[in-house]
This record gives sequence, C-alpha cells and structure tokens, in this order.
Amino acid sequence: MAATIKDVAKEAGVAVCTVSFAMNGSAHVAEETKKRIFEAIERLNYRPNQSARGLVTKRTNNIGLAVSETADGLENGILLDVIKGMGQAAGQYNYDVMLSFQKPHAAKPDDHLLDVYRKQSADGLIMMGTKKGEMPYRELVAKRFPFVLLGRPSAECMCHSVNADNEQGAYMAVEYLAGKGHRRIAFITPCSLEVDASQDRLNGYRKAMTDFFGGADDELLAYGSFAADSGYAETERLLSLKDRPTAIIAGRDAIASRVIEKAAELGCKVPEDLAVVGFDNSVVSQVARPSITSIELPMLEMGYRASNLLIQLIEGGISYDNTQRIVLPCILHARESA
Amino acid sequence: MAATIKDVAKEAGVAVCTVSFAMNGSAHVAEETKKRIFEAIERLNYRPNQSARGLVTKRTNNIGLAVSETADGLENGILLDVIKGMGQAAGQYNYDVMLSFQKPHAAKPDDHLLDVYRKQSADGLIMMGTKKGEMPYRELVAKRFPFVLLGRPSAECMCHSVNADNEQGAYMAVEYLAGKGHRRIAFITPCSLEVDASQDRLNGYRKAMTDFFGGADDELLAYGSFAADSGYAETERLLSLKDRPTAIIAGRDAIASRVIEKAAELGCKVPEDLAVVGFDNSVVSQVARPSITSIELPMLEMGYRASNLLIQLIEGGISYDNTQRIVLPCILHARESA
DNA sequence: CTGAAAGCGCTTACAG
DNA sequence: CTGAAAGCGCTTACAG
Repeated sequence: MAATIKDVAKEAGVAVCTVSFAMNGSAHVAEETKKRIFEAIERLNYRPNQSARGLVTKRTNNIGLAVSETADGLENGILLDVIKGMGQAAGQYNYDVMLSFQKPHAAKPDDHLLDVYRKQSADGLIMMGTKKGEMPYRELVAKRFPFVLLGRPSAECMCHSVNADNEQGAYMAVEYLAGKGHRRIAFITPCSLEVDASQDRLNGYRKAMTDFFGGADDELLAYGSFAADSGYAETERLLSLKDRPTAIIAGRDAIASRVIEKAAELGCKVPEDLAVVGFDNSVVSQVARPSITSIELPMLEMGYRASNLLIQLIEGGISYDNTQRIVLPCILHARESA
Repeated sequence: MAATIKDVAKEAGVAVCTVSFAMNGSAHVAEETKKRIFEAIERLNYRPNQSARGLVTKRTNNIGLAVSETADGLENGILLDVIKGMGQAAGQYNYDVMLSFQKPHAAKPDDHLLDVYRKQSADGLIMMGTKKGEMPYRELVAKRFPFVLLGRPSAECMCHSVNADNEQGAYMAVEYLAGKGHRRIAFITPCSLEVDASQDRLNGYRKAMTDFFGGADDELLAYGSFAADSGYAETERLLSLKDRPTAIIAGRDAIASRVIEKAAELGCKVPEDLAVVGFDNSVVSQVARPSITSIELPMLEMGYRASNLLIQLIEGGISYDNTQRIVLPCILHARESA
C-alpha cells in the first residue's frame, strides 16, 4: 500500500539508511544524492511510518492532554482554548495532540495518565483541573515522565507548571473598583475552595482589601459553587446588608450574570447602584446586559506555553529537576457592569 | 525501563507468543498458564508498547478529528461537544482521540488530512466544518481510508456521514411559532450559504412557510454572517417593514441575542411584540434576557455516533462502500423569547 | 560519503 | 496447547 523507505531507496538508487540520513539530517549526504532522494520521496508521496519510527526512537511525536472530570465540567471556552493553544505549539514542532479522558467514575482516577506512560502512546502529558491534594500525576513525575501541570503545583510534588495569576487577577479587580471610588466591595468565590484557583482569587481579594482599606469585612464574603443558581441567594444576602456593598466581584462570569439578575429583581441598577466584575471573559460576559467587566485568564497562551515547555522537556532542552513555574498575568476587560 | 513482553514471558515462565496469545485472546491458552501470565503482567505493570504493536498490526488505536479553520471559528460549545462525544466512543473501544489542526493559511488545506494517512498516525479520521465544494477528504476516500464526515456529504464524493437535520430544525422552529399564532415569520441565515448548515436551515424555513402559509415572503428573509454585529442592521430593516414580522428565527443564538437588543432599542418587546428563536442552544441562549428559545444540534451525540461509525469502519464491522448517512433530529428548547 | 546488518517490541503463521 | 522464528518499517552504530 503506502510506500516504505525501501521503495524510496530503490527509486532513488541508494541504500535505505541513506534515505533515512537525508530525511533526518543525521549524517552528511551529498547534495546530488539528496536531491534524487527528495524527488523520489515526492514522487512516491512517502512519509515515514510513525509506528516504525517510534519503535526505534522511543518517540511518538504526540503530546497528550489529560482531561480530568473536573476539567470536563469547566466553562467551554477554557478547555477549548487550552486545546487550541496546545495545537499551535504542537504544530510548530511537528507534534500531534492527543486527548486522554478520565473515565467517568473510574476507580483509580490516575489510570488514564499512567496508561499513556505505560503504552508509550505520547511522549509527554499536560494536565489541568486537579483539586487540592489530588496528585494523579505523582507517579508520572516520580518516573520522570515529561509532564507539565496547568495550574498551581503543590510543594509535595514539584513539577513544571504554567498557571494564571489568579491572585493578581482578583487584586486587580479590587484595584479597579477602588479606583472608581468603591470601598464596600464584596466577593463571591467561583466554586469550592478545594480548587486552587478559587482559593487564590479569594487571597488576592483579601490582600487587596487590606492594602487599600486596611482589611476585608467578613460579611462581604460569600461562597459560590458550581451550582447553576450559585450566587443568587448570596446576592440577596449581600444586598440586604445594612451597610450594603456598592460592588460585587463574582468568581465566575456565570455567577456574575446571576448577580446582575438578582440585583435587577431587587430594584438595584447595575452599574449605577451596584458595580459587578466577573472572571473568565467568557461569552456570557459579552452577551449579558449590561455586559460584564471581566478578568480573563489567558488560557490559549497557557496551553501554548505549557506545550512549549513540555516539548523542551521531551527533547532535552531543559532539565527535569530544575522545575520551571510560569505564571501569566490576568487581563481586565472593562465593560458596562463596572 | 518499562517492562516488555519478554520480561513478562520470563516472569511467567512461558514463551513470548503465549503472552501475546493470552492478552489478545488470539489462541487458546490453558487457564492455569493464563493466570500466571496475568499475574506477571500485574506485577510488572506491563502494557504493550503501542508503536511495536502498531508496526505489526497496522493499527494505532487512534482516531483523529481534523479541525479545519472553519471549525476553529465555531461556537465554543460545538467543537468541544464533538470532541467529548468522540472521547466517549473512543474510550469504549480502547481508542485514543487525536487532533489534527489545519495550519492557518496552509497552501494546501488538505495536507493535514493526508499526512495522517501517510504517517499512519491514526486509523481513521472525522472531519467537520467543510464548506460547499470543499472536499479536502476526497483523496482519503479514494484511497479508502476510514473516514466519516460530520456534516452533509456531497454527491460528488460519497462517504459515511453523521449530520444534524438542520432542515427539520428550521421547519420545527416555524411550526412552533405557527402554533403560537405567528404568520409573519422572518428568517436570518446563520452565515454564508456556502456553509451547508446555513443553506439547509433556509430550506427548512422555506418549506415550512410553504406548508403552513402557502409561501415565504422574500422581504422576510435576511442574510446574516459571522460578523459580530450580524443581524443588527437586518433586524432594523425587518422591524421597519410596513407589514412587520411578529417573529424572527435567527440562524444562530449569537444573532438572536443581537436581534433582541435591537428590538429593545426600537421599543419592541420580546416576546410580546416580537418572538425570537435561535439555533445552537448555546450558553448565550440561556444567559440572554429574555432567555432565548433555541434549536439544539446534538453535537455530543454526533461526535459519539461518528466515532462509532468510524471504529466499525476501521475494524471491518461495516462496508466502506455501503455508505451510511446518519441524520439526527434537532431539539427545540422553549425559553422566554418565544 | 554510503552500504550491510542488527535491533526496537510486538504479532502471527508454522511446527510440534 | 506452546515454542522458535520471521517480519513489520524504521534508525543507528559499524565498516569501508
């Protein structure tokens, strides 16, 4: 069926290894010979068989994204942007992107990671969406398999990582609102504090409140979750406070949109009576009315940077132990709500 | 490093081929021997090397999704749902999902498809997002490479396909509105008619208008595009018509949300003065106020069905020539806007 | 600069 | 039911 390296060698009238050398540049081949070889390759539409090559080089030229159940539940744009960013980096270095999904309700959530390693179906792995204390990649790292975490690495298991600066993002939100004269600024967490990003945003909020106003008032803090009506009830509580907040930072755009609705219900105008800031810069923030000022996490670039790091790790460009921690700043998009 | 089949054979005290037979069930192996082998596999954490296996079986156990530039520009949820659906089917049959991105502005847009075939890095391919007349998969099909089109197949190049019934979707939208007493129903195409889905929705609209009201009035037809303000100008035209429509079907939710805005601007209340129906059942339709009645294309199931079909094609479960055309119905989600 | 040969880790006829 | 051997399509020392 498909042409093999033997066919090319015969067509060009050279030995098989000469073809290999010419293609991979692993040894000098006379210009004249090279030309004949490339012509033969062109004519036969030859492309080396990945499996055969992989068997000897121990490389598949695949990088994988391990999709945990948590990641599966994220805002659509987030996972997709990561995938697209990976695709861009992979394309530049001639890698393909492979997805490895965690089976729902798998007994061992780390199996889909380890399987990639054991089957050697990818040369390295990126993972996102781990919760606090969950380190399904621990064994992978111990075995020194190329791995990059998309998120915050834990001290117990050092590994290369790329993350968005969620703390800075929340800090920036407070700063922005403070600049507009707000002092009573409330915060609703995006989800459980078991998710690092959630905790980090809360920390950034607290830090900024302390820096700007000498401290955060605990009654201005609310705990949101992944539930659809998250933030709905909490908004009601916040807005019925005696000394009610003039601004609310919602940990996710989806929550921000609920805040706006609840506010409208209570006869509270956004942004005149209440400023609202969200996180994610999702379509929701653009479509909601008023449109929502939102903090973007540069997911596309994170996917891109993580893949670059991973590929360098695979190709030996950087050391496995000298773990890099890349942290990218969040970006504020000002819209109507604040 | 990783254990090989030889290690397992030695550990279990049998020949290499016996291990292979036991694992693949390709020959009878005594129960007693089997048990010893599986224990050895467990102990050594052995998993067969994909490249080695692929070299002899001519299988990678990967299925690929070819992402065209068009697909890249779709609503986030659409591409992601397809990917997730693929992941589900792949997981059941022990395949992995590989993504193959078209390089932006590539000279030959079909190269990324053909490369997969030539490198044999996947056993089959699914493609979505082709425009009218574009058939980058033509050569693939001619070579009888396992392929499933996510979309409408053209008569010139028959292949297995999975599609949503866009025509039925639009028809259903008209039917729904007619049931609510509307007669003057306008339609805005989701994008250029070069995209099959766009043309199909238009056809469904026309057919329904003919069936219910004896014909469609051309002044009620508007052409939308991928531009962000698409539908904005057209809504203005439609609403300033002498005999103005009481309902507008927008080809995409994003357009529907613009229609609602424009209507509000013109002092026209939705749904009282104007009913609006969108397509995609995206987050936009849920977040917009009023929320948008929308026609869902079952993308997750389409991805799932396409993968199932592809895997059967790969494994010889169905014939290559007896091309199946699976068409899944759209689903109407009634919300506030109509 | 080029050729002959070994070997990567599997599977699969072929004997026994 | 099990073993020895060939071979899949590459790459890479090793000679020349």
